Amino acid sequence: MSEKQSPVTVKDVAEKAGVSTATVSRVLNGDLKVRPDTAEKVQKAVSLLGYRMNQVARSLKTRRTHTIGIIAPEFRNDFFMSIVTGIEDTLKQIDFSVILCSSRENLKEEENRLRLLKEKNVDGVIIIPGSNRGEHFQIMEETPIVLVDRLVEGFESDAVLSDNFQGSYEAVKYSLKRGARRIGFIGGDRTLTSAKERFDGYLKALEDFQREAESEIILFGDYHEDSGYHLMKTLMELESPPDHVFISNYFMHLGAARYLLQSEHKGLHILSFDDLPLASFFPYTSIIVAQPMEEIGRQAAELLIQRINGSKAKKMVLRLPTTMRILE
Amino acid sequence: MSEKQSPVTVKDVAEKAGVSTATVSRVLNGDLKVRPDTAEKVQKAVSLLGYRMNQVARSLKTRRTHTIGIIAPEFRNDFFMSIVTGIEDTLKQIDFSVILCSSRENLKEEENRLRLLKEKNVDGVIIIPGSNRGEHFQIMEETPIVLVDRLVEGFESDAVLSDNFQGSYEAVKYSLKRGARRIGFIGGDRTLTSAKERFDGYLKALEDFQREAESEIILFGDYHEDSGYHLMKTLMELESPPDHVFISNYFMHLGAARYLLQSEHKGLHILSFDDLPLASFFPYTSIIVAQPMEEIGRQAAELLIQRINGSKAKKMVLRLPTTMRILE
DNA sequence: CTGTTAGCGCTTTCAC
DNA sequence: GTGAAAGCGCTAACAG
Repeated sequence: MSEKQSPVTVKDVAEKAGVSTATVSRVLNGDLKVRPDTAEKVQKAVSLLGYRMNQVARSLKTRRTHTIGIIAPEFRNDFFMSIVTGIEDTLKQIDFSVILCSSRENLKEEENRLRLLKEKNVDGVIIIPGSNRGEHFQIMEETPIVLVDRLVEGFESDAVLSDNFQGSYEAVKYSLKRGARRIGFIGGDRTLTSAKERFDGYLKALEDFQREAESEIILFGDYHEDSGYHLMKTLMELESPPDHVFISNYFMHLGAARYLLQSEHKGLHILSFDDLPLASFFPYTSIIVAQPMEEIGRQAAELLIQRINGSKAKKMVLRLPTTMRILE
Repeated sequence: MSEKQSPVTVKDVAEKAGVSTATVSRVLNGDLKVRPDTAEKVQKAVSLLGYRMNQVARSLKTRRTHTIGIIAPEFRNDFFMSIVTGIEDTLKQIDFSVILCSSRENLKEEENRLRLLKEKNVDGVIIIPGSNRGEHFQIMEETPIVLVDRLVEGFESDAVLSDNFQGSYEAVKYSLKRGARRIGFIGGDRTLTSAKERFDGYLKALEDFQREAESEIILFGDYHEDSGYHLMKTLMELESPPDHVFISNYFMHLGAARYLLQSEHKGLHILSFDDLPLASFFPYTSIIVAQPMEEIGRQAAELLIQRINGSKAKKMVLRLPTTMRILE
């Protein structure tokens, strides 16, 4: 077809169609007040020349890039990526694209990525915070931000996350009702809001049943696999281990499973957060609290788009309900 | 600080520093031929004003966006995301960012995303093809493309992938040497080059040991979990099931594991591709062929950058070696 | 070494 | 309904 590059511009189209660039632009942007036949002429020229708009030039003028940034602690993580899937799925429908950045759970890195996104003029940002700090989010100035999965201190923001408290509360309550004697707890880093909330739900359920919280069987780590492994080991090596264990997320569950696979643990029951592909196959798993991961992503995307479109409603935190999956 | 937005431009900086915008631009771009003290004046003005370059404007002028596109079949996939991790990791060091798109293993979708990337003027694209077709990659015209993990027909391209043939060949050979009687085969869609190559490696190993390929125990599916489940089931329900089974990728392995967990299969040995977090915990797993996933991503990124920087070397296909992990 | 100037490709008043 | 013209913020000749 074309011999060299494809530097077909509005100008070329305008000439071909015998109109001005202004008119071409109008047609391209679906401006109503263009006579149908002129519009047609333009369309014809467009396809004849194989014209494709240079979005960079457009962005410079309109100050909109139709691009948003996502910052996630890491990519090798089905939980985060399910959220990203929900986001991309929603955004592609309005022709937005997504710049994906990883923060490696590192504050400085998070800030660097934000700065980059700002320079690239993204229209908005969705962040899965890597910590409980959010002061540095301010560098985005007017650019809308939606937080996902976790809240932070030092930055008031729109956010969408699961109802963590309710999720763990119900699971623990259910087990207690079914006759659980002692429910151990394996928690994530309590500075993360989600970890704290899940713990609070656990405590509240115990309280409702007049059970003491036994500090010996309440352990905290960091949401990662190794942490789950070691805490479960600690728990099982106790003189009198609990008959139930609540595990606060998928990766700890995975680590715990790795430990449990090594020996018999008759009568043990695991309750755990996050319904990811393998969770239900891990040994002794009896209840899984499922978060609506893609839905979180979708809602975050929608909220962000509203902000981008100028919504001035006051900041909101959307809590999505979890569902309890019973396996036995 | 600033009262309104932050529309600080080169012009503002130039005024503040008492130089021309050209000089500011030079300083910003590290042009050597600027007198140190002028440079310093500019730097001072920059930080005083909190100036940050508008990359969109810059891109319009330079025709470089410092952004590449990645197209992957899906995001909820540790294998793909490990590759993406490798890519992002390499690219961040030279301040490139990444637009991530999912193709949902759908040709039309893949093409749409490419078109979008083209309009956004990405400097290059890395594609994990969703099929064995590549004609539509041509719409990227001069934009460099690197394929990853799989090759396609209809498009000659740079690519980086594992040595699939060698990987399965060695694993099967090793098992045979160790006394395996009959090795069943669970394969992916053979139109995908990686699936085909893994099968060929298997065949070659059999041949080297003068074993017949028994069609009854050679089954093909589609690289997904369900497929692995069903094919393993078929295999195990045979009158005389094989004592070894080679499984062509992680997700099929996962599905197979789900099936195997349901009953005893004394003396069974699984050889499988892809060393992902859980693979080694699946029942009966004795050999895992590990692909260097992040390394694939890193090399793909480097190759792409070379192309972006104008390398005219002829198209190359990089084959990275796999490693065999023996578990028993 | 530094400034002047002309755009990059698009949108958008403001006239007509 | 359509065109002329002025930039968006930056870089890159080209002079000096």
